[in-house]
Amino acid sequence: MTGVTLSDVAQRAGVSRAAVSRTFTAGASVSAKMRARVEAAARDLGYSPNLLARSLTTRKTQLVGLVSNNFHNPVFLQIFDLFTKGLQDRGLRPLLVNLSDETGPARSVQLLRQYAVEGVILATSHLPQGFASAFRDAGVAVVHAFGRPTGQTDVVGIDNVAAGKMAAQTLIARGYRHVGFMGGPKDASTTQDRLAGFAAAAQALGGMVSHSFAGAYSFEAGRVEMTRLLSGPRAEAYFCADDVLTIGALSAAQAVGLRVPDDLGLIGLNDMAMAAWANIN
Amino acid sequence: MTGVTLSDVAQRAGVSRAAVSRTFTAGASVSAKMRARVEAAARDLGYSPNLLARSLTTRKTQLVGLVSNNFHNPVFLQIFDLFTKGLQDRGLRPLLVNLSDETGPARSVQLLRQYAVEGVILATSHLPQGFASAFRDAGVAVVHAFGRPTGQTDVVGIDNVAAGKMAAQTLIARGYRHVGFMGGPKDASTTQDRLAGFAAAAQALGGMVSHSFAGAYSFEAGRVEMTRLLSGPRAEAYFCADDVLTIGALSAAQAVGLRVPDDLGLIGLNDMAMAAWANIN
DNA sequence: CTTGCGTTTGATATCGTTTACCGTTGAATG
DNA sequence: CATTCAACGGTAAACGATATCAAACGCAAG
Repeated sequence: MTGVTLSDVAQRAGVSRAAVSRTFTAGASVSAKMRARVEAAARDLGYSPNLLARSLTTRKTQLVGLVSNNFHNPVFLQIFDLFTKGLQDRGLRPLLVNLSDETGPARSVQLLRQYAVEGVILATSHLPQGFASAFRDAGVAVVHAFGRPTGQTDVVGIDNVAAGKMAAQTLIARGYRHVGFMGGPKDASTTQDRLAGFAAAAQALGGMVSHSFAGAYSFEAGRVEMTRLLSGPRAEAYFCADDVLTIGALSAAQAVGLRVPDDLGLIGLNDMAMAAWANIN
Repeated sequence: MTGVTLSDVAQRAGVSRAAVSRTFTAGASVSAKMRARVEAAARDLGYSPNLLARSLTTRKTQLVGLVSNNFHNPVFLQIFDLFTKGLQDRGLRPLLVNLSDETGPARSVQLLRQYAVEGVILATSHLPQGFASAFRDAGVAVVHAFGRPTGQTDVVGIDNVAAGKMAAQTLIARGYRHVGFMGGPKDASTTQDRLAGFAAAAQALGGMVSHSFAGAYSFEAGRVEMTRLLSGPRAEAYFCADDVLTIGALSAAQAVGLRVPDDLGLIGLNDMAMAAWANIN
């Protein structure tokens, strides 16, 4: 145990506990002499304030829940990197929750509330029903990464409809006419919106559109779904709604001897680091 | 704010606060009648105990620091997945720390101590000087993932020397005679041990050994280093000390028109999910 | 040498829980 | 029917900190 408390420092410095507390809270009124004295004692004892005890009276824990259910898509490592850095820069601490394992979302909600998190970042492709509202009801700020703006919950992400549009325009401009959409999970808003934008733009430009869905945002799901697609009548090019799906699709194409982009067009989304690796064919 | 406390429940149920506390602590003595009454009140109010307040008296926070400095190697996503699941299964909560950003390790140590974590998992290739001991001194359990067993710190990982040996044996058995080792950061114990095992085994089997180091465990570092190696006199096969390095090396080989394994042998380490993706050449 | 006023300081209540410790209760025993 | 004893429930003191408030302290002005 670290064991050294405010009282220990106060005793050692021969001052009141309040004085010690003040030297460690920014913007409190302490004389220079007092501060020096307390800091010396604190240094001797190796004291640093217990943030959890502090949170009891300040009602600020600096804790933020970082919730995800996708530990198989490498892009999430980049996402964790960025979120954790951003939080740390602001003096916040991410409490990581792996949703894929929890018995149910309800349990996660309860746990995060028990730790009095000040906010929650939901980095999930598909938002469990009632998850966001459960936090809102508890007065906890919620940000849904990659969600669809609803006016209910704050969202950080891209314009998925516009992204779909751009994909369609790009493929049509390259000369493909029959274009397909291969989405992630069907009920994810990202999937739906990207499809909507894609289909609208492709049709407007005179293309033929078909679509299907992979079961998850993962390599394997993309490979399996593209294998299925290639076994029947197929489109000339596909927009895969995520890079890791695209790499899976690429693998399926390679397996049946199709060259990309000559025999089959493929376009992904996310620009994850791996997308720049030149030896993925 | 959630706002509903033990006292609220006690008042509503018309019992003492102690009684409420007891119904929520496993293995405490409460009558069935009392329990029912309290639970009803708690349900009505939507109460669940504040774990941070509890930790004050129990001295158990259930918090564990999960510290990493490598958010660029996809294998770490698998590692996070496994660690978070394992912790959650045991009722522990991971507090994620991105070391790559912190001003210094000292600051991270202080922060984790301030949150009274019960243990720390260091998932770092190279352990910052004094990091582990700082925790030990504070009485915090430390596990160094991928570290070298020293008797000072608990380690979870593989036998790196044996792994190097296996790589050498495999390459020699495939007919390569001049074999090279391409490690990660030179001062990482993983790098050193894998090299030691590799060199010893290769020499024992009559092979010629050369070695060099990539600056980091990342695709780009692997690509750059292998590009350099291939520009001079080269070995017939290389043991790259990590899969993501290997993929980088593969990219370098492809870039100069070498076919693997015919023109150049390559063997990796970690068996990360991506290593099974068939379309990385 | 007062008076007045702004700055520091310390006592004390409080945050939401747990945990001795002790008094009640009620069933079982003789 | 009195006695014993285990099980239960309440009181009050922690846990480690902050916040309010009033007393003490300087110091300049009168």
